[in-house]
Amino acid sequence: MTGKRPTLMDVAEAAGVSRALVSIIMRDAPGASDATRLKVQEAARELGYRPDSRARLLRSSRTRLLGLSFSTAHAFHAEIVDAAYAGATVRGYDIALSAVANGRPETRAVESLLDLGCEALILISPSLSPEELAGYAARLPVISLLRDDVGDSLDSVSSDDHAGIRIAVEHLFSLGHRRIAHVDGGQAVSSPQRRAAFQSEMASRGLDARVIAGGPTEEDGLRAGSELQQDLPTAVVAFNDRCALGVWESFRAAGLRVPEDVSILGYDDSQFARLSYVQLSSISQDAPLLARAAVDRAVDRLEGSTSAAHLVRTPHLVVRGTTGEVPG
Amino acid sequence: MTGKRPTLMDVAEAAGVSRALVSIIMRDAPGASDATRLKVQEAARELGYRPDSRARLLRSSRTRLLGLSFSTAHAFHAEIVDAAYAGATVRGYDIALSAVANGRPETRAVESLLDLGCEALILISPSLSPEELAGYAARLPVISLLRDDVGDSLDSVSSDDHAGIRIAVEHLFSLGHRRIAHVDGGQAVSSPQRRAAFQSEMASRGLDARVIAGGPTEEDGLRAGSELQQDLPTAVVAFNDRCALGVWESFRAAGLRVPEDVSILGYDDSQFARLSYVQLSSISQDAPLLARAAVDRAVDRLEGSTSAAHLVRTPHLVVRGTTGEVPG
DNA sequence: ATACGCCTTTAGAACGTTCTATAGACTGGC
DNA sequence: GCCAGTCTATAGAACGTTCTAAAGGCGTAT
Repeated sequence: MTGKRPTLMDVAEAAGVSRALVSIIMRDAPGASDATRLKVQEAARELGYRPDSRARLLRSSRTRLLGLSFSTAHAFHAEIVDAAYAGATVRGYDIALSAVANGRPETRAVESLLDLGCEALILISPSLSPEELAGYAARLPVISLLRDDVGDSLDSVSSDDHAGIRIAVEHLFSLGHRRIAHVDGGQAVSSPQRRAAFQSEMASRGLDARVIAGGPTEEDGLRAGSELQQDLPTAVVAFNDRCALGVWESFRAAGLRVPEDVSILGYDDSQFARLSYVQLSSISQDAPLLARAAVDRAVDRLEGSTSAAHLVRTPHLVVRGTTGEVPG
Repeated sequence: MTGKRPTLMDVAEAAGVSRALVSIIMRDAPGASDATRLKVQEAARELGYRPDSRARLLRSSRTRLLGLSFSTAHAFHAEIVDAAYAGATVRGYDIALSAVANGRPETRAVESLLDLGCEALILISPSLSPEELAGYAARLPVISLLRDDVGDSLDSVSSDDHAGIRIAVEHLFSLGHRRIAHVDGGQAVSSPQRRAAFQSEMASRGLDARVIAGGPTEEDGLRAGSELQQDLPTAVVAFNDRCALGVWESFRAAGLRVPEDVSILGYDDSQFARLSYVQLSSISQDAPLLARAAVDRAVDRLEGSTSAAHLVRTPHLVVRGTTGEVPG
């Protein structure tokens, strides 16, 4: 089945030069005359030669491979993967993917990336402890994406959760809302930060900060929604879009209109939020842009910049149809 | 920063044995005593040794790596990735992922998997031509997942679209529906098959097969939904769940009740369909099970079984809340 | 002429594994 | 005691590339 591939040696013999020279030419490295360059390239094309990346990688420690771990459980990670590929291509790197899946913990995903010879790691919302992360960071540059409390030994590219919540509260406040509730993310990454930010922002306006236990999924939002109805606020800030959709659905089932009776604000500005019949107002972290920044950061670390840094971007508000003036 | 990783040699020195012996032990190959096995394993753990897959790969053609290409645009591919990981682990293989993303065509994804040294390829709904696929299949086992018209040189593991549509029509027919419409998948893979199956199944019952142009997304369903309302059928078979949700939303906006006024049946039994407040009746392809089968097929091909085969599974019906008796 | 420098080319040693062949140390049968 | 057989361990050659050091050719300054 698998007729063995031609090697450098084969090309060298065909062109009547040495192995090393072919290597130089295949890499477009300086040190060969234009005449032989042409001759060798012709021979390589003739034989259908493709360099063996395994051997190439083995010899030169450079693999030009960036490891990216994502989770199959979070749909918006796909957008990040997308953006990361684009960013890496621009900088001349390739991306190796590894998923955190059911029965496949993050450590496993990371080990797998390490095995493939990645030069740097980008982890989306890593759930590892700062110590574990530091352990990896001692071996190679590690970028934490969308989580910033990861210690000083690794880079992070994240979104300012406090600012995001502030923008959310400001928006609702300016629409006249005073009774605003927050459905938090439960155990999810970033949930404590957003919850604390909500409490602080509400307090600074002299308002009561009502927090309902929620979670990252529609089901969590649904549960929180029915709890909210026992004492309906005029506006809800949800942990994320999926949670917001759950809350909304719960309200809808009870005959409540959004935003006439109650406003709902999501977080993430995910694909769901943008659906024409959803039109959920949301806080956008601009994940693709963050992904790009993470890739850039990884490459910068590899190509010189020595110290870890924490890059924080400010999210912005996307007003759609689910937030409006306070009722009454 | 990057203290170079420990090598086989380092472990050998630490344990006071030869390189070759460590190699044997790391591979769990026969030829070492239990005592040294323990000693070496301890030393390896101590040093945090992990075999360098590049070197391993270079030397032995075996990489025990299965390449899986998926698309960031299809949320349910994540479920497949999940199941594939699980299946591969059981068979003692690892999975290398490569995404088809924006600006990253399938050929690129495949080349990347090849470069990583995968021994076999599993492609989810490949959009490559049978000729291109055959080209790859000449070099290594290639399994097409969820698409079966790929020629005889590669394996396929797919779901019987005709049977799925038949089951859908049967279900609605048995509920008394006669005016059934199909919203197709437009340019999406499998759309022609399902459309044709619908037409044939309706014809065999002497019914008029009304087909509306649709697509794979909610937006497509939404458009199709408003078109359907000009002459409302009693039931709709959508190309997939997302499309079905769009149709549903369109009906809901018009004040139509589901399933009292009109039944809706999805396809894929995706996560969306299972949401507690959605409860969409759907045809399940059991994608995770198919993924498992694809992995098994890939491994079988690698470990002996020589000829390509086309495995077709019959989907099944999952009745939830959106299909009911014909109105009136 | 000799020395120096540049450009092109090459031989040969890496890289970290696995594989083949073989050596040594036991066992047990005679 | 000696040979065959088995088990454990090792040395050294691969694998296909890149890298280092140096060789050879040739022109120019000394």
